[in-house]
Amino acid sequence: MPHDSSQPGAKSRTLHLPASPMAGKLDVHIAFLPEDKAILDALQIRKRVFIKGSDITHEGQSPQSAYILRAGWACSYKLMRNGTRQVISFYVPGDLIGIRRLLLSSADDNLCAVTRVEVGEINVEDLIEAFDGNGRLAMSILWSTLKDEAILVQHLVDVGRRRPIDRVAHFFLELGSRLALLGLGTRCTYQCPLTQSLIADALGLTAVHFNRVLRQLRELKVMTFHEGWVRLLDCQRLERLADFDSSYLQ
Amino acid sequence: MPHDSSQPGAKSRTLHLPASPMAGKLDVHIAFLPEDKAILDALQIRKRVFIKGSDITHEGQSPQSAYILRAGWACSYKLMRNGTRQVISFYVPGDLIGIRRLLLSSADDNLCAVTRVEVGEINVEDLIEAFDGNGRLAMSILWSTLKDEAILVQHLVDVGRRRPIDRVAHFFLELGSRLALLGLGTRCTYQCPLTQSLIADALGLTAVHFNRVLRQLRELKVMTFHEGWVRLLDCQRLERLADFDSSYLQ
DNA sequence: CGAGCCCTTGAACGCCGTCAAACTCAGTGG
DNA sequence: CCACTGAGTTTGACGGCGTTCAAGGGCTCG
Repeated sequence: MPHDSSQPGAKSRTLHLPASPMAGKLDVHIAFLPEDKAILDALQIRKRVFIKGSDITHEGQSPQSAYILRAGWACSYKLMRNGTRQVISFYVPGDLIGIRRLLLSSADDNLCAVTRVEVGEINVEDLIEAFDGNGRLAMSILWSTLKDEAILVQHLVDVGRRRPIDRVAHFFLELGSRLALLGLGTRCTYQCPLTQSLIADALGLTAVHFNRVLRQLRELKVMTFHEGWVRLLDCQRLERLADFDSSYLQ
Repeated sequence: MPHDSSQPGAKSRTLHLPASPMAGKLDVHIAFLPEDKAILDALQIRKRVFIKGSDITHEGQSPQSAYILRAGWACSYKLMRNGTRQVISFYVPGDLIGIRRLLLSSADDNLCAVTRVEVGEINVEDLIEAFDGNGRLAMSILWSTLKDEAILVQHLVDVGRRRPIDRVAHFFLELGSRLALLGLGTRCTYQCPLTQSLIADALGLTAVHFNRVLRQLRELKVMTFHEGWVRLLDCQRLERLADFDSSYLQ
């Protein structure tokens, strides 16, 4: 991304994290004016850290905030009364999380840190205030939300209408593309700290069956997932299986 | 910008449809200033009508527009290569549709008129322009988008982790709540023009099995769906089945 | 009246969930 | 140093549920 360096204090409480991944993502679609970047950084009040496995909630001193994920992986999920779990989304660095909970205040899904996680906290009132003078910022946030929605749509299609093997293929292709866009690995080889049962709960499968599907894919020699490493050996065949087209990821 | 103006209006291109359902929905969350309402109405350039079964696309004179559904039902869906179909969302009057396609320009899902449909067309560039001076409008659109996302999340949970019978129960409860909010029927009795196979394609079931589930529900005397009428006979039991909580619909 | 769509029901197969057991590995504490 | 624990992964056996295939019903519309 062209523009950056440690922008000299736009507002008094700017955190000055070098190269905000979020700003980078927004850049892809809408060319930010320098002052928009400053605003976006200014919104990040303070850094918070969550340990692996902990819930990311809006408790403590900041009942009203969203987060930008700066490092680590997170996910949102819903617990069902019968004890099962549906994972809604996985989040990787640069993702904006918690906006829905925040503005709708009717969230029944939970946020959870999959690994140790660092986030930048954003205060709602600041965000709304910033919206008012800055249609471009509003547009960027809207755009980011719509992109999340596009991923959600693909996720729904996955769970609703793809065979388990195609579903798994699609999942790992999407993840690879997302990570590659961030420079965290390549489309075909990347680290993935998610457990099999977590992914299974995202894909509407049991952990047992997900494991069997992984074995199929391994035996077909198209991909492996072992000890936190994903290796897509035959991307073309995978993409044919999954009917995958990365354009929705930009 | 070719603005159609078969309509006289306060501002040159204001449509002045009495009581825009969309404005009504937005009202629920954010108190509009009078001028915001005017802006929202001004955005609706012209009315378009689509016949039952036709695709709602961005062709012809307006490659760049979203729609507000004013009358009738619509849906978005994705066709799979193997010939199956996943319905993503059903839309009822008041819903804002086509925003994702518009801003992301990478949509691989289609919009379709389930019944005869009347829409108000919104030009993107006008929308973006309106955003700039008006954070409140931007906030409203964002909020509307997030509410759609919340419905999508519930849909995902439905398909991923509920038994077919609970899934169907949840679907009809949600639909009833949405329609009741609009004054189109009550939560427990309403008209529904969707076909069984369309709903089945939304819920990740085959039409055959969906029909069997309907029979189960009928035999349990909790609900019926016949000749376009939905009757929820035992709402409490249905809500227990589906683990339904309408708070995400507002 | 025939064509086509939608709904309904039956029969049979097979996929995928459930249950169960065993293995690895990391962490903990005796 | 080793036993113990618990989480994660892997594999097998089995049964039920939902798909597929098929046929027949009612309905509207040309």
